[in-house]
Amino acid sequence: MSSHYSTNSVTEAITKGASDYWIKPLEERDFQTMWKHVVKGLIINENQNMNGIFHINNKRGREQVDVPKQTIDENHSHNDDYPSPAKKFRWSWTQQLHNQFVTVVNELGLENAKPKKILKIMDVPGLTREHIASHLQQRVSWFKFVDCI
DNA sequence: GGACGAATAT
DNA sequence: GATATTCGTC
Repeated sequence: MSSHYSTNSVTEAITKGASDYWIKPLEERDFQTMWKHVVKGLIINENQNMNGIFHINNKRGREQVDVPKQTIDENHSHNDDYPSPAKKFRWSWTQQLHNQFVTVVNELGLENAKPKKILKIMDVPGLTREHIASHLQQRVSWFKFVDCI
């Protein structure tokens, strides 16, 4: 499972024994298909007609398991039919935004500087209460430190 | 049911 | 290190 997609990384994963390659975040179709690998494993264990070698690292160490070659799924579920979702936009606190944030927090005072209040005063498009809560958490120890000196 | 914030994840 | 997410509490 990786957030990174490239032909090379998929090839490497499959070569090293992966049965599939999932790109994060997983989508519903991943969960719809992931159990087929488990089922294959169950069938394989009862199958006397084995023609492949498979290594599994588990709690007991490295195990060698026989697996029919054709069951190794090289048609990973992420292909051009299912483009991976666009990377989530990551909020960035620019210097200007941060300055504004600090100003508002100082105005309100630490006790009153709650995310919802800050959000309302800043009034920046795209900015959410969660963004502010996270930023506030990161800055709050600094604010307290400055306040006591 | 939403806001909050500490903890935790990415 | 910065930002996102989770989760218990109020």
